[in-house]
Amino acid sequence: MKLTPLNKEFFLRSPEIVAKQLLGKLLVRKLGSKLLIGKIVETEAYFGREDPASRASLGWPRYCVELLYGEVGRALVYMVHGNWLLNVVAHETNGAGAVLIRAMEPLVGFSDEVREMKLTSGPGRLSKVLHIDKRFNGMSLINLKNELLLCHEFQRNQRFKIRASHRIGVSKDLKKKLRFFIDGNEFVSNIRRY
DNA sequence: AGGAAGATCTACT
DNA sequence: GTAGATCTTCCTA
Repeated sequence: MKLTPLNKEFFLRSPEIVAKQLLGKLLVRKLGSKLLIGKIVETEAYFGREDPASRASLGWPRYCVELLYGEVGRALVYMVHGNWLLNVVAHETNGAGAVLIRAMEPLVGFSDEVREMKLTSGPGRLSKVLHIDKRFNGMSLINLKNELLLCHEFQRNQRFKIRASHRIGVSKDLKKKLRFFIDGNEFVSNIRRY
C-alpha cells in the first residue's frame, strides 16, 4: 500500500473535470502516529467569479478568495454554519476555481462508530472526523510531508458509475449539474441523492 | 455588535 | 421536497 500524491497537472484542469476525477481517490490524514485514509465519494465544483455560488463572486480581497486564483492543489478551508469545509484549489492556467470534498468512505484507521454513524458523509462532519480546521487553509495537499493529502487509489482504474446533481445548499446555482457522486455508495450524503 | 455562510438535524406537507 | 432551529466563526461596520 504505497501512497502516491496526485500531481499538480491533475488540478490544472477545469474544476468540473477535477471534481469527477477526484471520485475514488484517497484523502489521507496523518494524526500523530495514526493514519486515516478514506475514499472520496462525493464532490462539488466551483468556478470563478462567473459562478454566483463561488466565493470568487464576492470580490476580493477577502478571506479565501485569493486562494481560488492561486496555486492549484492547495487546501481551501472555511467555516459555514459552524462547520469547516474542505476544498482543493483546481483550475486551468490563469483561471479560478475549487472542488469541495463532500463525503468519503472510511477505509483505514477509522472507528466502528465513524463507519456506522456515517460520520464521513457531509463536508462538515468529514472535517470534524479528520480534525480539519483553519490551520489547513492554504496548505498543499500534494506534498507527501504534509498531514493532509490527496493520493492515487491503491488499485488504479477501478470502475464505478458517476452520477450528477445540482449543488447542495447553494441559493443561486448554475444550470449545470456540478455535484458528483459515486452511484450506490452508502457514504454519499443522504440528502438529494439524485 | 450584527449578519452572513457551499451545514445539519428534525419535523412537517 | 421544503421549512425552521441551531450551529460557530469570520467579515464589516
